[in-house]
Amino acid sequence: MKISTKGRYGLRILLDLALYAKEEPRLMKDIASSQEISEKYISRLILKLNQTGLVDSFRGAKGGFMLAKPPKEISLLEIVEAMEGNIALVDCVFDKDFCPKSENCSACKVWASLNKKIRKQMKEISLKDLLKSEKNKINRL
Amino acid sequence: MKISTKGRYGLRILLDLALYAKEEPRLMKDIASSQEISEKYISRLILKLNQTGLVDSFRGAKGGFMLAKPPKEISLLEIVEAMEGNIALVDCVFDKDFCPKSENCSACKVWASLNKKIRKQMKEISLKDLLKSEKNKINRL
DNA sequence: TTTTTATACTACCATTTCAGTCAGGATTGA
DNA sequence: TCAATCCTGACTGAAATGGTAGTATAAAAA
Repeated sequence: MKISTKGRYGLRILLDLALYAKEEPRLMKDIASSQEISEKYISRLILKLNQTGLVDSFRGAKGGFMLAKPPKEISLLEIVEAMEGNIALVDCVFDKDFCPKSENCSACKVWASLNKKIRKQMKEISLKDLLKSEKNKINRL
Repeated sequence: MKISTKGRYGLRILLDLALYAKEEPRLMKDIASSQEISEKYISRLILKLNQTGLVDSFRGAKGGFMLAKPPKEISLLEIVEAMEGNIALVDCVFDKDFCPKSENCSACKVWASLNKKIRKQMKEISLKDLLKSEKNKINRL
């Protein structure tokens, strides 16, 4: 029951973009050095964010990345699911064929209900909430 | 972000005990055949449940396992943490030294807050809630 | 006290998942 | 053109996960 580094890094990448890619696209290498993640690995991670429509990418000179929508419209749920796929505490939550008795299984029902609650809470947290806390940090300096 | 089979099987073992070990201890092999888990593997899993005080074990003839406390006092959180260790979505939640800047990291704060909410919800679900749904199942037959 | 019935525990193995790298390809602006 | 920049599939080493084998230990029954 862990968030993988993919999920964690995904969040940090988006936070970085929210802070530094307001006027023009931000370079991969700038994200990489600022977040202390290798450029190679960032390129893999940001690909997913691009494919799921959370960031826009621009190639060639003056290229880079920007958020595809405003921070308040990007939820923690979207971010983690972009990076790790659907959140499914147990496989029978999304794949009904996974266990034959799932229709009638008390355990499955509990997991499904918990899964739903977790997703709901992750949906209620947006990138903007993190930005607030970043700004407080800067003000304190 | 998955519940491992350890966690899932742990729940099923406890549910099995709640249903069938009311008067006298239930044998490992009976749990195994009823839950369709190998006896060997069950023995590993139930060991943890015993060590964390969720079940009592009795050796020798007439031995077996029983719940160590009533179902309503056993939460999903206890079960999963018994089987998988503390729930920590990210390592810095429990290990403050894990990331040097954790004191001042917006991302860490978000994960910690989410972690807290998830644990709270898991604490609010008890084995008794599952039993209700099991009984409904039996009544419907 | 011996035998039988059970659980307790440690070491080990196979498979899958995860984190991260490499090398080169594709696209765009100047 | 060509330099800047992102795109992508194949690959690798390490760690976690799922599961098995075998022996030790305890309790009850004979």
